[in-house]
Amino acid sequence: MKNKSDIPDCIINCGVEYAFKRIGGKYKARILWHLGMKNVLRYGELSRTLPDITTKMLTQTLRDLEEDKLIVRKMYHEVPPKVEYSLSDTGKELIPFIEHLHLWGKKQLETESLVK
Amino acid sequence: MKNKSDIPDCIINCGVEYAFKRIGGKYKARILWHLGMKNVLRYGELSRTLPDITTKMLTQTLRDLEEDKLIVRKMYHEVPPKVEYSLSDTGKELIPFIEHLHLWGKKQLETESLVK
DNA sequence: TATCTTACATACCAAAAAGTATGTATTATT
DNA sequence: AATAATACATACTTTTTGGTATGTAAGATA
Repeated sequence: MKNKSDIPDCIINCGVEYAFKRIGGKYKARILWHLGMKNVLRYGELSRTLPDITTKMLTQTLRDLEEDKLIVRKMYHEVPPKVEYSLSDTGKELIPFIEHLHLWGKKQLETESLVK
Repeated sequence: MKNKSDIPDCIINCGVEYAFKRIGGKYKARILWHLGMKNVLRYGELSRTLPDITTKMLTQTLRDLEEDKLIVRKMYHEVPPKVEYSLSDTGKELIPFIEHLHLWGKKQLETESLVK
């Protein structure tokens, strides 16, 4: 997107689509949520927190989130490598709403369990 | 999912993932948002509201949302067929949060436009 | 009779997202 | 010398999601 005129009307009129482009996918919102819970997490900690993620996807998703300015990556020049991830200010804006989603999701799970 | 014990710990502890399974994908949240705006929409109206969607995906997405009890489908026994879609009570619970997402997305678009 | 309307079905294809397996760099530790 | 630690890279494969093209039913309309 070079400028606003390149943006189709439905994007201008539908921030939902755009927002989902930024935080959609299997892992992004979960990573943001965990960073919201813990403030700072290292690569290995994230890996252990999301046991179903592969290193390929963890790396790729963190890179996407960093490029989208939702998280900040801080590298310490050490061996072995030490890298910390935390939410950016923009990323923090999403937390109340990911929290809401989390609560809704949990409630739905409980409802499903009761019904079944 | 037969019962709660079948649910992996990370699901219990991460409603975000579950919620995204329910409303993730290219079209679901947008359909919910438009139904939130208009209350009731017919198949053709939804198709025109989301010009980039194919009939295959519109049908499939509406079916998924109905099976997940986020929307309600009302069929009038007429020819040509007339079918109306609206939000269920559960679906309505998501609207404040999709609205929030929409506003955040629009703001991000504006920010991007100004930066560029 | 031919065409239109609406809401789909469906088989096959394409693109995107995610996964697998193997590998690297460099200091620290055993 | 061998192994460990951490955070990745990368080529190829598989899975998932979405798209294309063609088609249907039945009453209404021209």
